[in-house]
Amino acid sequence: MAAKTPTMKDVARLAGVSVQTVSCVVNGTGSISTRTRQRVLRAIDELNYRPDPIARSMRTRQTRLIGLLVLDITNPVHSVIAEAVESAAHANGYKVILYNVSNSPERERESLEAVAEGLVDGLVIVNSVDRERTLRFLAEEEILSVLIDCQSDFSVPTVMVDNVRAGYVATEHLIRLGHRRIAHISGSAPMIISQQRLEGYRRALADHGLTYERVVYLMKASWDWDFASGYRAMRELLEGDPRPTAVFAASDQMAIGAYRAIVEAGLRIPQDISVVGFDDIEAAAYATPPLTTIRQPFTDMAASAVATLLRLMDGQRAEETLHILPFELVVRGSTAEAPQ
Amino acid sequence: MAAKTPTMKDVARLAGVSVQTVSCVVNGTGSISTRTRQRVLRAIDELNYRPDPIARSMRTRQTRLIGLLVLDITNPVHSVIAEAVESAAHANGYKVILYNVSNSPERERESLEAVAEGLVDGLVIVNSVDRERTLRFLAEEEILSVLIDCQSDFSVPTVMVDNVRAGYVATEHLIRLGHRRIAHISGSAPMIISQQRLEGYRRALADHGLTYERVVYLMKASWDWDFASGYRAMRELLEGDPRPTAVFAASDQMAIGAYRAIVEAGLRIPQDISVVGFDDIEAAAYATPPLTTIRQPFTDMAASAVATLLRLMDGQRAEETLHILPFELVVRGSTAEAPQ
DNA sequence: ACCGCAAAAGTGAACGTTCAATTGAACGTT
DNA sequence: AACGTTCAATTGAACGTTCACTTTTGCGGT
Repeated sequence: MAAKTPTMKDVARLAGVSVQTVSCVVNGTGSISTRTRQRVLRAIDELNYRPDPIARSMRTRQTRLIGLLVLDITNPVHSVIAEAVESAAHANGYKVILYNVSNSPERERESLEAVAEGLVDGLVIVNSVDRERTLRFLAEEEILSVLIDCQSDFSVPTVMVDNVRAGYVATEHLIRLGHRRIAHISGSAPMIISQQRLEGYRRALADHGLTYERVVYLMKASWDWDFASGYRAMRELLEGDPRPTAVFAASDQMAIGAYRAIVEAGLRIPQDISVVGFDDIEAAAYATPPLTTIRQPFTDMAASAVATLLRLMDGQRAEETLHILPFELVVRGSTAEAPQ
Repeated sequence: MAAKTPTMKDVARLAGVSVQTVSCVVNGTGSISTRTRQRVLRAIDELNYRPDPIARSMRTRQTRLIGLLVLDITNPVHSVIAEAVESAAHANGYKVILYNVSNSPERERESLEAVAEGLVDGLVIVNSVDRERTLRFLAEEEILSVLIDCQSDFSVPTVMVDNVRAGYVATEHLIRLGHRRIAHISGSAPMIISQQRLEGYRRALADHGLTYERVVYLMKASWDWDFASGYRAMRELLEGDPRPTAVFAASDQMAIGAYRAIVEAGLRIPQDISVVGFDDIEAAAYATPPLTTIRQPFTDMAASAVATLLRLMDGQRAEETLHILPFELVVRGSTAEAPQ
């Protein structure tokens, strides 16, 4: 019984015109008399015809699909970016194929391999486990792509905030509150954004003549950036002597993980220890106390990335290869004057 | 210059065989002598040939793509499910197209419309803004699909936990701690899971002869389930007199939002008010205090959904249409004996 | 009347793959 | 030596569109 899905041929037959005419009506190309257009449209409606995207892609050699290669979709930062990418893509008639790397180099390789099959017209990459390899692969396979939070040496356009500056501002905020012993919980060590935020932290300390520098590096990629690693890092910091009066964490999730360690140690935020995060995820405002953090314009970043990618796919070379968007320090209740 | 991507024809020419032979080698079908297979493989390697997925789909009439229609990817529950769906799909050689509904009926309709174009072989739906319409559409367009957290009256397979029972267990946990005034922050009212969790709450009260019943319903879909709505709901509850000594929130996000309202009111958790959440998202364990909650087996749910969908796409009718997976009460520091 | 020209519609091929049918060769059996 | 069977490989068509051309129609100007 199951009525086979109708094709253009069926529509053409019913409307008494050629297949090509139907195609023109559907795509709004060529010139069609109003009379026949009506007939065709009625036929389309009657059969509930929908053009086959596969056949169309076959012919046009483009799929109107973009890939979204994301380090870890369960990370709130990434899921917010994913939402915005999907939204921007949708607004431009593109669909999104989700490649979730799950923090695994293996999965990243597989995903890139899958992308190289040519199913997608372009690729948005949100961070990367193995940056060098990824960039090499993109170049070799000539995959049109745009990076978010993962800078390129070559010609792949990148969207980021100025992470060095942001790290500087976050740290300086603590310094201005009188803190002299400020620690830093760094993100995954090989990642550019970790390095840049760390660099900003260091520069701020240096510019203000502070010599106390304590950094916890996180090495296991699969643990990085999340609650658990922030928790473990903070415990490590609390064992140090003298212990810091303030901490700048490279992500909000790690900051909130650090909260846990601080509270467990019987210390109070911000009376005993001030905490600054990074990202301003939704949970930051609802943490106890609300988290002071650096707000990244994730939606704008994603929109900008998609816009750039669309331009690239349109054949235009990117004019500017590095798009820097503004961040913002959001002061909440997790930071206060340094204790005496 | 840009070397056009090679096709089977190129491989065939180089290897000195027919196109069909190449096809057989690539797909491992038919019988090919080891000698020619070697030759073909070498040619494939030399040209860096990759089969064109579009052309393949054109012929086979299947895309090895599944759609993931998700209410709101920024919701941690949904992003965890998305991760698991993508992972399970990947493991079975499928790719995932992400349709993010963003809590909007409009977007849900558009996404379903897009799915109906026939790009995907099947669809996983994680909750729905307009359940009735969605189910009707699926039936009309004969879209193979599986639901998560969104029950069907008809024949669409569904994966869920027993939300009534879970709501009951969560409430009973509070009752056992001696609480007599227990409020409930409900999720989006039209959603099945909201209704079921509420039902469980009510039954537990009834079974234990408690008459204090206070429910905050959230109506605006775009606000539901998140921190902000939990916060607002809790403020409302705190204005009531007598105020509850315990709250069961229909999601962890709302529970954590409620935390904020409780702390702002100068009350302590759990000494003054106990809180139970639902879902056991990662943040629950790192909240201050750690949140007692109902753990849902999201990864299993997603895996089960994908497995069912694959079976469906394989032409097998679903044997069981409702898959109920086990939940678990996780007791943490947000619940304690009722104050005197 | 005739020509020219634009608008409207049609035709056949092509996109890269797989399917169904077929050929050719190799080999053992009677 | 003729025959059937299996294995190896080939051939031509088809999947549903769109593209590049061609044909037909209609219409105004000289």
